[in-house]
Amino acid sequence: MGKFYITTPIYYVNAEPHVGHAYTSIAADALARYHSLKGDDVFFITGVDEHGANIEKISAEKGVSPQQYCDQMAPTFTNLWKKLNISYDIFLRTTSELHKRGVAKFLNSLHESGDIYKDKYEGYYCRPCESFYTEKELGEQKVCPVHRLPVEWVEEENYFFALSKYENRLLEHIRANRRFIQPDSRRNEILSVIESGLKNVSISRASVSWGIPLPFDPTHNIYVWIEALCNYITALDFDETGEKFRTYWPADIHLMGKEITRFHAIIWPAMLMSVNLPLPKQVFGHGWLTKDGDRISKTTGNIIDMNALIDEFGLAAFRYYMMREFSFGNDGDFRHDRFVLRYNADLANDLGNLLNRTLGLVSKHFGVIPNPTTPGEFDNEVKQIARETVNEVDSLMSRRAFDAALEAIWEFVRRVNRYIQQTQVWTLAKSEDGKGRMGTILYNSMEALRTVAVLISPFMPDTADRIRQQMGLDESFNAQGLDTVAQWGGLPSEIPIMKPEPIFPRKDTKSVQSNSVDGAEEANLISFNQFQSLDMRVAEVIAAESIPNADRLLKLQVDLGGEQRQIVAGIAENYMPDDLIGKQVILVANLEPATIRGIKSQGMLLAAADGKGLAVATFEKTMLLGTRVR
RNA sequence: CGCAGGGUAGAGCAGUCUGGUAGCUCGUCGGGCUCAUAACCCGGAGGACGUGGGUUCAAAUCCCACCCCUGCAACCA
Repeated sequence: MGKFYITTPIYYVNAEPHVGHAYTSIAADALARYHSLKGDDVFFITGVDEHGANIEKISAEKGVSPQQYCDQMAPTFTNLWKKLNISYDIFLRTTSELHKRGVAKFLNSLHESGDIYKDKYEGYYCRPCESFYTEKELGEQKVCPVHRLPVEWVEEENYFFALSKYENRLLEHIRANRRFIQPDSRRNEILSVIESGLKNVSISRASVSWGIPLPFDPTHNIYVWIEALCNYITALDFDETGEKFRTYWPADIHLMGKEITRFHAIIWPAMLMSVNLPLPKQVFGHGWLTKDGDRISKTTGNIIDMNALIDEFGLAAFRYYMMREFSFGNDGDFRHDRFVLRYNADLANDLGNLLNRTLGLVSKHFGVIPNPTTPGEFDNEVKQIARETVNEVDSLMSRRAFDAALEAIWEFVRRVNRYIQQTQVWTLAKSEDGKGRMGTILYNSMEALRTVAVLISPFMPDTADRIRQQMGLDESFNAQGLDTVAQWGGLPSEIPIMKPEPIFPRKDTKSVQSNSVDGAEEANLISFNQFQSLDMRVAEVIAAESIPNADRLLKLQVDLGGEQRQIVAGIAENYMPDDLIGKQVILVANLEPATIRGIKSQGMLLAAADGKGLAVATFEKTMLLGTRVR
């Protein structure tokens, strides 16, 4: 029994939460609940990151103040956590006084440690982007890659943190503590990043106004990442002598998506070293989810509709799928058909049906939880596997192998189904002798189910609760910890059970459709006039060449019948230049010209790309060049 | 030589750190049971663990080289 301090990242409020955020938070919640079950004093924090140039920009676009914008966004997160039943203790907003106070205290300590210095920061700067670019990114024309506007050479005084000073200490710490960075693939990556040399990092921005001022120089705001990392201690009301801080720090685990492991495994520990605070025990960067093999993206409509899934299958099914299907450290592919499969096979058939068949027999022959009067074959095996499962789950949870932990629990569920089969319980009611044995087998099955309910409660708290209720147990059984199932026989007898009802009704596979891209394509009708505003023409490709250092681009010369155009097309992965020469294509002729990779493009040719490849639209027979297409 | 991840049964994945008869789910084929949600249970078929080389008594696992996929970034009007 100890304490367990667990964190998710504070999520950036530049957009509403999506399934990736949910994934991290569900995992954190399962781990937090598991440690509660073990009897640990758990402290679980999450929150939102609200400062920075990006937020300033987005709020300006929406015509509201940054604070108003953040006030609108924060509830979209808390509402989702409520829907997902996330049992956090503190939801920290970086605009809160609690956070600002802690940040000021921490930054002052950092300053006093002597690792902060002022220096000139210089580079090419794009004002609309509010960021610096390297010469390589700007290309030959020295324009911003996003806005295509000229950049300016800016020199800015900034404060820096002497990160490079901690290279060796970080390496030593990571090498000496195998579990400090997990999974191993991330650990190796971080090691190689540090080995290749660390640069000192800028920790302030004079040009960004939406932020927290540096306590020792209020003319600068703290760079948002530096300030955000502090949330892990500011949420504890940071003060080295404060009670919460002394109780819970260092964190037992910082959970996050793999893209931000570097900040947590390098910069954050170095800052803590600088002020002589203990380091978090573990930084875990989990994998990303894709959907149907493709990146999850709002613009392509390839999103996972959590609300629809939860409405149809229930929260338990959603949380179960997320934790069972993917190996936590690796990337995973979210597939709707797999979701339905998991639901039916694991939840409905294995667990739901086991509960239902067991309680059905109890209800028919006893009405109350029977007494285990008559031991027999297979009983001890079931008991032993129950005990082993509890131990195995514990070891797997400590490795954050959620999928394997659930698999271990389900192995036990299947074992109990087999137990019922092997003992042929339903045939025993015929004699008085048999009835004693029957009661014992059913008692054991129910005790097994109670064990399962406790073990799955971190993942599916509501399901554990429903199992308990159907078994006739009162709420005092909710609070029971892991130790009560490590010992067999904690289930009381003679308690009336409830009417058995399927907790996971089977879903018909055929009626369940993959809700993929189709949904995003409806609506958005345009008028005929809008369509007519497109000037599309028959054109012939008369020359084509590839563009150096551009994998996807071809430079084409096309003939519109009397007029020649140069266009750049992103089709190089599917067409060799020579394939196109002589082909008639459809050219959008009145598109505004653009410069791509330094080459002028005066139009665009029509093509379609599906998952497998790309094809340029052409004509069924040869047409007069320059003819309008409609 | 841009960065990262991956290639293990028909499908989806674990196992690789710590070398020792290749594992899970689904599907498929055959059988059993009839308490239960057309559920459950038993058995079978199906694998050069991407390729080649090396280390070792022993390699999916360690080392080297290569091939192929997938993201991200640079360009996708």
